[in-house]
Amino acid sequence: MKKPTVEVAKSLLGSVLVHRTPEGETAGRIVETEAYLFDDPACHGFRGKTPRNAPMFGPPGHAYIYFIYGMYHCFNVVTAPAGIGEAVLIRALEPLRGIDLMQKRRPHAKAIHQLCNGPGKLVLAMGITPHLNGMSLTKSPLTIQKGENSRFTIVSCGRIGIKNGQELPLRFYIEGNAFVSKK
DNA sequence: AAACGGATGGGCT
DNA sequence: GCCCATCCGTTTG
Repeated sequence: MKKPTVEVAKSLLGSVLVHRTPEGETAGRIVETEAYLFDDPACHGFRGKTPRNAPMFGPPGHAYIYFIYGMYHCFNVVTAPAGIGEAVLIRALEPLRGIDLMQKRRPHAKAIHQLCNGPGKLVLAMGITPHLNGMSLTKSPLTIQKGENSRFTIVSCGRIGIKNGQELPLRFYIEGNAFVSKK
């Protein structure tokens, strides 16, 4: 049995995240992801299901959004079959549409490439809020669409900002892309 | 260029 | 009480 979550993390690169809100539409190309696996000490689901991580144990293709460091949220795509707590964290986007709106939501960003180059940043720029937690990514205002065919090389390395499982090569990004959070 | 610390609050041992 | 899948401004070398 393979690890489909790792495959999903890679295949999400190049796809487009779209959010339609009353304020307008924003969209960005996914350029950086991280996989979190059920047998992985860094994964929120590692110690079993709790009220907070419950969406991770739900059906794939849904959102898992969690609150972190007292002020930010991170957005994940649930990947594994229901009952297995795995997900892919979206870490960076290349802004495509609604850049004006993104700039309005992120007044601190001084340049386009600072808008979505981090998990907390893209959540703010895209207007993603916790009410989307647990919702389907095909039936909610937040969706993921196929990107245009483009060739790129995927780099894999250790994940960012975690203590346990740092050495596991579960972070993936598009080689040479200027919108990645960190080299 | 890198290192550091403050902001800020929910979750869980 | 301590830990956090972060961000940003400031300090340091």
